[in-house]
Amino acid sequence: MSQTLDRGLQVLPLLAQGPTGLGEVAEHLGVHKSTALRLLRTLHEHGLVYRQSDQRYRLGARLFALAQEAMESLDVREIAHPHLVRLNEACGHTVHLAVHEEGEVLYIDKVDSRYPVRMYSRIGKPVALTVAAVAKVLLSDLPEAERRTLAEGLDYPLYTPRSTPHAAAFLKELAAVREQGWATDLGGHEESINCVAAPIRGADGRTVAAMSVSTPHVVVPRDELLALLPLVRRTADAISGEFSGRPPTKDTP
Amino acid sequence: MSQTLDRGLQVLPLLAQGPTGLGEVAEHLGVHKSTALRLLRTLHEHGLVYRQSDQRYRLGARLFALAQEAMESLDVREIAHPHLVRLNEACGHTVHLAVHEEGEVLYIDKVDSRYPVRMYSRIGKPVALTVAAVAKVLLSDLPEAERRTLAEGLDYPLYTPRSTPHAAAFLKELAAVREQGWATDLGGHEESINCVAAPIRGADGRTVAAMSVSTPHVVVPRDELLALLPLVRRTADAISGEFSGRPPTKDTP
DNA sequence: AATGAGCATTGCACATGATGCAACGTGGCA
DNA sequence: TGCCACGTTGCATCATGTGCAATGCTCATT
Repeated sequence: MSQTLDRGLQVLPLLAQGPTGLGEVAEHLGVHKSTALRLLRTLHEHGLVYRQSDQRYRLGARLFALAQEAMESLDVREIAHPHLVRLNEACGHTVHLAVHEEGEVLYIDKVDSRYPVRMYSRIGKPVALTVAAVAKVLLSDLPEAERRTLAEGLDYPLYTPRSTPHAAAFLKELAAVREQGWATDLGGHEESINCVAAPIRGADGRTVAAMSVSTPHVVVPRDELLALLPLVRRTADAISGEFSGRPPTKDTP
Repeated sequence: MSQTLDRGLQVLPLLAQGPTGLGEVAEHLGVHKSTALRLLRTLHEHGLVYRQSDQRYRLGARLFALAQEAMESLDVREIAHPHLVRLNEACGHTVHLAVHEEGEVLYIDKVDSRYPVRMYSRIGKPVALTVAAVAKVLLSDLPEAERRTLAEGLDYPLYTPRSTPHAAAFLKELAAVREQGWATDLGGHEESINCVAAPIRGADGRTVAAMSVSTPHVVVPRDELLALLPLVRRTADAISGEFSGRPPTKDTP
């Protein structure tokens, strides 16, 4: 829609891949160097782009700050966090919180069992849609039609022999998840990792987020992880309750 | 320089503060609503902005992903992290890693204290320049002239009675830090928090980052924190060594 | 139900501001 | 020293972004 802004924004993913010189940027955008220069300067003024000593450009500081602030303004996250910590303390395993946004599922919080929260370790990175337990929970809440369209548009990479192989299997699984109100990933993404996930729902009953507990199966066998399910679901429900308790803007009757 | 891009980018910090409607955005930019709409649409196409159900706009998923990628491309951070973790395991306190970038100092990594008392800081947030130990370390490496200019352009907020009161004191302190190769913040930012920081240097001897250990003085008295100094410096030096060992692109003779 | 207020959205004519060009400056390398 | 590659600047052109006014939409009020 807006050419200048569009071009300017194209620079960001380019720089994300690594430091880039003016010439490369111009070429990538298909514009004259002087144009690229002006765009980069503007990005620079906003702190989104940083010029390192060899005159090449990198993504800049403000970007981190923005992402961080945006993160903190997510209400679910704020409400959920103490619950996640408590769950982590109770069971000792890694706990994730994820949301669905425009065809992507991404982690917005994480409490790790061994190391304290590493802000950017995985948070913000899109999740493998076809196998992750949180993705199954979130996508299973979509209306039938959307689920089908989405499932058919996806790739089904075989991370492991247990990965969901094709759209039909995925849709079947989503239906089951929708029915039972929870999901698992038993070695579908990484051979040795199992997860259980449960939905967090808003006042209107729609799923607004999903949380999961992940364990390496060498430490915790599958049935032992499944024994945690009630605890996970109880935690998710507690968050749901608190979240719908004070709806941010309006009620749904 | 580039008006359209400039306006578009002004939207991001605005949305970072919380969900915002079209009208507000337009007003904030001082442009017509239709203009704001086109900007938001373009931002939306790039995934930087997300439209929530109540039609207000929030920062979007791609921003997290970008920040994530940018973060990973910071070599220092990658190299330093395991050292920070090890230091945290050794002493149990909060460890920070920070860099200097265009007049700002910001945390790029953090390993939380294992004690329940945690200090409030966040990755990506600019640091209080005049008092933080990491800021002193980083700024002390600037050339004399720049240091002076910078120091005189700063505000000197009195967070506590121990905060650096004015430019003269700050410059004096920076000189001392430069000389001794480490810095402290003894209750200058928050009354009850003390820090020690040390520089991480590149192959050419210039400071590329700074790391610090922070402790609440109720848990650790000052002299006990200072006793940690050798360990902190050793860690910083280890990181420096590893960092200069394999320079990413080219050597400096 | 009906009404209206508040908001987002669309099409259009105008001129502002983004663009590419060509000339200039600069630093590194042989 | 001279060359080459790259970043930088000023300027004339017109593509693009802009504000306006009119339309559509959703909700709250009567």
